[in-house]
Amino acid sequence: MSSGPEKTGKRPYAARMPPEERRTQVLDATLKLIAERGYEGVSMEGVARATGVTKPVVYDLFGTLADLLEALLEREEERALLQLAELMPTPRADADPEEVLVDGLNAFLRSVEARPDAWRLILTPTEAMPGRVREVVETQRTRIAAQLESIVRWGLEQLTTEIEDVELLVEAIIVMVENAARQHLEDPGRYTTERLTEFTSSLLASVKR
Amino acid sequence: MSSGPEKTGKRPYAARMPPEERRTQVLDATLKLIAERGYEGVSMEGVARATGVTKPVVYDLFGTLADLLEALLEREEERALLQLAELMPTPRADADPEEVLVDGLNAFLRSVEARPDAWRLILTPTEAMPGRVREVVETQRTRIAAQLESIVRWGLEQLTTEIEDVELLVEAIIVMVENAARQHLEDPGRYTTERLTEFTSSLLASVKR
DNA sequence: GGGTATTGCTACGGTACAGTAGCTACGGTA
DNA sequence: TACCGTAGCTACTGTACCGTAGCAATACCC
Repeated sequence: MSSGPEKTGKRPYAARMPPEERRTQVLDATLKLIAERGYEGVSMEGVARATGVTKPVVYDLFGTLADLLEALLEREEERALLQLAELMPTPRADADPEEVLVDGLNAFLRSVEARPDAWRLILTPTEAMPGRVREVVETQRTRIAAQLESIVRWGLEQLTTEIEDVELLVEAIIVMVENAARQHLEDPGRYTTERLTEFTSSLLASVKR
Repeated sequence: MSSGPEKTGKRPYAARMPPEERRTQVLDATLKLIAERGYEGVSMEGVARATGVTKPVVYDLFGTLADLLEALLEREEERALLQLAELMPTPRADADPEEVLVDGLNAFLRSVEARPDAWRLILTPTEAMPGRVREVVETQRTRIAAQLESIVRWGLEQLTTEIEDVELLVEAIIVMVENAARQHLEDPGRYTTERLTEFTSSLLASVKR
């Protein structure tokens, strides 16, 4: 292990590197920090320590903690969504709504599996996030909800159901999906992708049609 | 601008009162603080300020912040659960499982309505809580889950359904119920008790039997 | 090897909070 | 009115963090 905060000895003069490289290094360290200790444990001081440089370096690269987090979130969100798009199947027009949902969940969970730290960042309850980050995440969530809503509407049309309140249904689905992802993150051995999709599948199967 | 500690002049010597009374006063102030600004905004310093006394007073009454929070949680949990028990109907043996769940949710939401601050305390995502408090809440949650599990098992027996994974079902239900409560706390006008129970009712109605 | 832009650092001053020691003022009692 | 126990206070030490000014080391170039 070549990296890690050295104990009490004097900090060795950190290896020089071009700003862009250091930037990604700092972002990596921050992501790891948050994954390990939550948003609470994050500070410019701590980030600098974890990166193996001193504060002014971090301040020079990202003006404030908010900016740093925003940059991190942007990077991870892009990566995560991009990868999710890769895994997400594009449903044919004549597809079974049930199947679409299950496949979607499956793709999502596999994306979570592939980039757990990134998703931990996003799936952390907003109450625990610093104000600025919360906004970004909530905006994104709203956007996803809107997309999901159209799918659900289309799905409901094909069912004989008494559910009228599509808004609540969409929110309920989101909450359940996010919960599944959190469970998987917390204990992947217990909450396997298979188990979670299997459950969802049987849940949907027991809805009247 | 004008909220918070008075700027000018010395703190007036706070009215004397017996420790027990001061204790409840401190707990009240803490509850209000958390309801308004979340767990993040809580400190011994801040609690003392909000109560209108100085730190040593708080330290003398509750040794540490963790102890204070524990005391508060205990008090509020007891009050809340007690009141919930009052509102919760005791189902007859021949009751409809669907009805039992809907009535239960209804009782729960009315309890939340009656003591919003207390429930906000408990329903705040555990990630945002200080470690000690988290444990207490999670323990309680586990206990509730166990109770719910037996009800759900009984309910499933009366349905023709393919759902096998009772554990996941119970957890999903809890998540949805908690989410309903959070929605109601966040925007009671938009997420009324009626709307939420109505939705649940129709959701349950569209499950095969 | 010497010059120099650039990267990284030391060293502050400032705020907020934890936690404690020891003093002061209140107010019930004689 | 003087006493004195108790409730409350001031003032301090220590820690962790923010943010910045100005200095030092390095790597590259000739």
